[in-house]
Amino acid sequence: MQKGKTSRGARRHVDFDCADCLAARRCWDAPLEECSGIYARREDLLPKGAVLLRQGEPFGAVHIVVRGCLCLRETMLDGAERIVGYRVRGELVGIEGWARGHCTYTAEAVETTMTCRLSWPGASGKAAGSNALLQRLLAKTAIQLDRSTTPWSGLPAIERVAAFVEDFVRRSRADHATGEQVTLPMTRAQLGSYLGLAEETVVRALAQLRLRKRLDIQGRCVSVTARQAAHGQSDG
Amino acid sequence: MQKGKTSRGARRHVDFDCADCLAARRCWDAPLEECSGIYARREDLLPKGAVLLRQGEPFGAVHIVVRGCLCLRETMLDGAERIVGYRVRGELVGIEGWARGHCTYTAEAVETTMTCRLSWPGASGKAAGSNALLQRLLAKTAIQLDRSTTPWSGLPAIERVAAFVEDFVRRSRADHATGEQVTLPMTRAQLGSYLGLAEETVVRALAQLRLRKRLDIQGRCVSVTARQAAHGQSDG
DNA sequence: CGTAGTATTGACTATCTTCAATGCCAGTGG
DNA sequence: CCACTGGCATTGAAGATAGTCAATACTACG
Repeated sequence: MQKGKTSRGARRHVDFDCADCLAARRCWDAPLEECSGIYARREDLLPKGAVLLRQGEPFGAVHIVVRGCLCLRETMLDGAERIVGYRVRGELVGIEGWARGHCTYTAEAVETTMTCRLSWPGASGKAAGSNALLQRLLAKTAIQLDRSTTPWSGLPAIERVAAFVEDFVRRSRADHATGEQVTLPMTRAQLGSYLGLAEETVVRALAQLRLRKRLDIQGRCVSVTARQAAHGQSDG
Repeated sequence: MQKGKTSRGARRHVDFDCADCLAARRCWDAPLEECSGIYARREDLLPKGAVLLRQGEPFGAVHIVVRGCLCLRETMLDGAERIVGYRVRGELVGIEGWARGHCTYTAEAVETTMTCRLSWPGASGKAAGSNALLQRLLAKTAIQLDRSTTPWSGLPAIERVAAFVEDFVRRSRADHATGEQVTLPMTRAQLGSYLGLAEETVVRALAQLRLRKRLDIQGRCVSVTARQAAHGQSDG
């Protein structure tokens, strides 16, 4: 994996300034000025099931999801495995590893996923603009922290599932339009693992939600209703 | 609340460099060099029940807990109120507010609590060293994010309570010695609100844990056993 | 067409919540 | 000093919810 420029796929395996990336708006919300000080390297596409980070291995880099979805798995002390989170477009993966020194979870692609590896401040001569990067990383991490305040613990199963789906839809749809279709890339079992529910309970909850017309969901496909779009407005 | 120096209580209501604070080790783990670039202002002691931040109000500042414990409460859309987290010595409060623009939770003292208000980078002429601050804030936020991956959703009530108590003990004891006593400052009901359990379930779980000798707890007082101390080593 | 993974449904059981009552303890006022 | 009050902790009993086990569909893919 040499670093020299290749004539095609110009942005692959080479650090580039995020300000020069056409997809930057998907990652950084607000547009970047030229010479943003944020450098990244587009990584190979992760096919479904591919592992980006493995729990326990030493910290390598912080990644950002450009497209697709990663699930974060953790093996507990007793050997049980649980899904502790999902990461979609624009979300960070591995920042906890930076703070702790090693990966605290395994990150695996739930569907075909594209990521960028962020160039870490201080690593090379590019540290000059690292203040901008640090601020943006902090903002993203803080928002992820805010989101992780599980709004569902203690709620009945139906509410948990509804909250998760609505949140996931909000996070992963491209723009904020109504009438869009969003696909839940994970299985019911994976969804249950994350929510702390049995697979069957998830299924029954989804059936109820469809029945009560709170969610327009068929298989893994969710249609965004006006209600969900409205809630989405309160989101950063 | 004027800013001028007073002859006594020299560190109150005046920004100072954290490197000059005797309690800095409690906040920042690793020692700080002189001119750390991290400035803070010691705030008035919060008596039990006092509110530091109120959900919905515009972002003011990031705070750090020096001593005591804050609980973070959130009023949901349906009006129900839930405790979404606790913050003890060395942990940040309000960083989500910076990212979102407004406080996402109410922060209330569960016991007498001391906090510092961090001087925000770029606000004044002190921004020079803000890189150090940003890095430390990012590290703390990342660790809080890592911790928030609720290791208990889906576990039986007993395991949830055990996990919470052990985690809380680990976070809040002053040094890492065995044989120490730690006080849980919150009521059983508050504990249940956080874990998503009824007050009675918490009581029964604690009774079971005491019976099975997994926790040495009496009332609100927990004694640290060898097992808990051992787990603590894996912590940052 | 067969297989594997996933989704769904039903029946039974374990767990947790709810409701209700009681005990404990500190603070308050007569 | 003592009764009274309010907040918190504890316990029991009944009912609701979610988990488990088992069987059956659905779907993609070779």
